[in-house]
Parts: sequence; structure tokens; C-alpha cells
Amino acid sequence: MGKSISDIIEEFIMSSLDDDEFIELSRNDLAKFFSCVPSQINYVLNTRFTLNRGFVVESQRGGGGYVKVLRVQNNNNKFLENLLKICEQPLTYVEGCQILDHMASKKLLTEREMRLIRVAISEKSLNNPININNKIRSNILQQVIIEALKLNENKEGK
Amino acid sequence: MGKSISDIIEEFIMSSLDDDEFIELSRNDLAKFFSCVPSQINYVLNTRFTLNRGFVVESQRGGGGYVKVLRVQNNNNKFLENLLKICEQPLTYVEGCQILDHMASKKLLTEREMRLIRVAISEKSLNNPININNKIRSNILQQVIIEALKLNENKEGK
DNA sequence: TTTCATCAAAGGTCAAAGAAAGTCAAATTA
DNA sequence: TAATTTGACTTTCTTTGACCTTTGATGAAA
Repeated sequence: MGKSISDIIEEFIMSSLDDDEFIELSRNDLAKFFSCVPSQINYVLNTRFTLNRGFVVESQRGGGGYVKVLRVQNNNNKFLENLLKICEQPLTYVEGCQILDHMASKKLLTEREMRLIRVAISEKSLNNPININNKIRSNILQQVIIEALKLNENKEGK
Repeated sequence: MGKSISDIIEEFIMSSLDDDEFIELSRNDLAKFFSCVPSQINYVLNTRFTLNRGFVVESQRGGGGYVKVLRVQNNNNKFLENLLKICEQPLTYVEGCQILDHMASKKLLTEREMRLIRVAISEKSLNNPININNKIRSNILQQVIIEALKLNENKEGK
């Protein structure tokens, strides 16, 4: 896979996070370390460490400023509720993928399941005027999340 | 038999693939290498590396973009091919479910996977004028089948 | 001692430029 | 005439840079 700098920075942050709840880093230092402009760090943060994927980014400016990347943590039910809320809005393909990613990272979907649903919500599957695609996509994800919830309950009830 | 450039590019990609599951290449570099326009690579991909011949092509645009050629279905999957043929027609929800059932009974999908896709193609998910629903449904199933094919390949390669 | 202006050190935003890849149809060739 | 070749135009994602805002520290004025 041809890795861009952004991909590498993403990996770096991801592995720094590891299992921890959060990490704190310096935007400027990180940029220096990867020989890129500081705003590239923002780009990575904005495109990769999104709420859909289960991250929150906090920061402070000024001297002694920082950037903090946190994993959002809540129990499974709360978690699915939040996802359902997000899925009330129409979603682009990229946003949809982020949500599936998140579900897989929380073990609510297996890798295979994630991939299958991912192609189900692809532009190829829904090829229509784009505005309606986003609506259909969010509908599908809503139903999938509800079903995942049921499947999960069965598993636990057993 | 005078070989066209397309034939030569085809051979090149084919032999790069060799026994591997997949290869990743750069469209622009390849075009440069063969002194042709980039879109000729697409032509070769579209005409030679088709699903019927046992290939799937994935790609990403932008910086760090790539084209990936994957090999699938080297033997057994006559079955999936047939299903794909069926999915060229629009499908009602009931018909879609039958196909999923069939896939599950042949162990191409797990029970869970089947259920997840089933809700994805439900009327609730695709709530539109019914005629377009059937078309979207068959599109989704096509993509799911292709993905199942890929997943199967990976499993066996392991 | 308090207050306020100033400054440097973060980090943020946004849009332009760049780097791939995709599409489509006209022109060419076998 | 069917397959191939070409190129103009489009879309998507990334990289870069100029300019903006916030914050804490410092130091002079009251």
C-alpha cells in the first residue's frame, strides 16, 4: 500500500496511543519530526481521528499548548446509541466507513462483517444521484447497527 | 499475431502478479514505463482484468494513490458466478433473502453476516419508490458477492 | 501590589497547488 | 467494424503556506 506522509503520521499517533485512553503531543514537534508543515498534523487529525472512528481531539493554544487525542469510551449500549444518532444524518461513503471502522474496533463487527457492509454502502452499490445515496446509506447503517445490537444481546444472553 | 501495447501491458501485469494474491502498482509510472497515456492502463484493466477472468481491481486517488489488482476465484466458485448473473436483474426483498440464504447454506456467509446484509437490503433501509429499490438491492448483492469472493480467496490463501 | 499592554509561543483555518487516479468520446488501426 | 490509442477534462485526496486566534509570561505604570 503506497503510504503517504499522512498515513505514516496516522500510524505513528495510533501506535503511540496503543491501548491508552489518550496521548498528548506537540503539533510543532510532530511536524518537525516528520518534516512537514504543522497544518498537516491537523489534516491527519481531522481526516483520521474523527468522532465517527471513536476519537476526540482536544487542544490548547499559547505557550505550553498541546494537542490531546482521546479515545471516547462508553459502554456498548451508549456507544451504539451514539452511532445511531450520527446515522440520523445523511452520510458520505467516507463517513460511513469511519463508523464501520469504529464498530469493528469495538468488536461489534468482525473484520469480514465490516468489509461486507462497507461494499454494501459503496457508491457502486447505491449508484444514484448522490444526495439520495447519502440518505440510503445512513438508513442502511441504522438497520445494521440495530441488528448488531440484537446479535450482541443474543450472544450475551446465551 | 502482432501484439498490441495493451497485450504487452497485460502480460506485464500478469507476470508481476505471478503467484501472488495481488499486486499494487502506480498507474502513472506504468504508463511512463510503456510510453503510453495513463488511461491506457485503465483500458487494459477494464478489458483484461475483469471479474469474469478472475480479477478485481481496487484503487485510490490523490497523493499516495495506487491501483491494486487482486486475483480471485481460481477454481470452485462457479456458484458465486451464477449468483452474480442472477443479481444482474432487479430483485425483490424476498428474492434477495433467498440468495443470501443460499450463500449461507453453502458456508459463503456466516449466519451473522447473512442477517446483517439482510437488514441492509430491507425495505426499511432502502425506503424509496419500489422500482429503484429492487435495482439498488441487486447492486448491493453484487458487491457483497464479489467481496465474499475476495474474502474466500484470502481464507484459502492463508 | 495590582493592572494593563505587549510579546512570543503555541495551535487553528482556509484556500491554492499538487499528485494521483477515473471518465468519456474522438481518432486511429488492424 | 471492433478493438485500441489518445487526450481533454473531472474527481479525490494530500501537501503547503499565508494569515488568524488564544494563552501565558513579562514588565512598566499606577
